[in-house]
Amino acid sequence: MPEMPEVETIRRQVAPCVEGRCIIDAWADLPRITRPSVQAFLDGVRGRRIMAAQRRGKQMYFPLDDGGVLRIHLGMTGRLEVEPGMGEPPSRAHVHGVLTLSGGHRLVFIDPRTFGEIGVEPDLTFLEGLGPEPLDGDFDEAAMADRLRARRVAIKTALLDQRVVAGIGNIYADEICFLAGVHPARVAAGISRARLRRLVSHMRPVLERAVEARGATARPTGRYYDIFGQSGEYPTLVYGRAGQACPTCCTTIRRGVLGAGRSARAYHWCSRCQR
DNA sequence: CTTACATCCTGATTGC
DNA sequence: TGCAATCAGGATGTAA
Repeated sequence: MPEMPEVETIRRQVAPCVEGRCIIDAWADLPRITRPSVQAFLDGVRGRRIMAAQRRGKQMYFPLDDGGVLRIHLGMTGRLEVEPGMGEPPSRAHVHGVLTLSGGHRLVFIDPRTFGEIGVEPDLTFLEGLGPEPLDGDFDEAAMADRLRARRVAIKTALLDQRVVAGIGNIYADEICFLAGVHPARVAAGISRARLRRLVSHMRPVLERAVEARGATARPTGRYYDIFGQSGEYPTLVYGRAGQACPTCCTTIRRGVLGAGRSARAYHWCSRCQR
């Protein structure tokens, strides 16, 4: 699923195709994922110029020339494609948004599971409430350790909370816990400051390397592809590797579950390296 | 305020 | 092999 490195990869790929372009026409079909409504979205983007392609956490957004902001969240299975063509009706399955751009291309939003969102925002207030960005130059590791220590939930649950830290999802949460030697189900507040500092120190390197690898396409759910249809090449150490040998100690990697019922979330860990 | 959990959805996977 | 049941999970809404 698209997490920060995957979203950043797509942002970089899409940027040169959309920056400076005018949105000649727009199309969307699914009210549930179109913000604030299909009609308001179409009215908000038609005729506007895209000034830039930006990202915050897993949110991709495009400031427009009238102060509005085109916002796209890929959810679990969302993808973007840029293709030549104007005007033809979107015939492929799972297309839920099309922006026809000046220059003869169009931006296509595809989302089979429809957990993503496409919309227009009046300003950038939708970004309020997101936690710090690990790749920011002023990312404060000590402060992040304290934020985590304030949570009485599993450390992995805290890492997935976008209000605590922005951009981390299931894959990189498992990877960061593994590199830090921390069991993903341990209560964050019960972990020593030193160990949390160590965990936080892995955030930036993991995410940086993942961006360099153009993201990760990993099982069990990994169905991520960039705008060219290519997989990410980030080599996960534990995520999706249950039953395989731990790269450090050869113990069999296991799979566990956080939470109950339908809100359960899987985690992958080495029972020897992570306590 | 914090935590817990169901909900949205459909392709992939598992189970019989 | 084939079909049906189950799984997967980002963000949010509601409840305790």
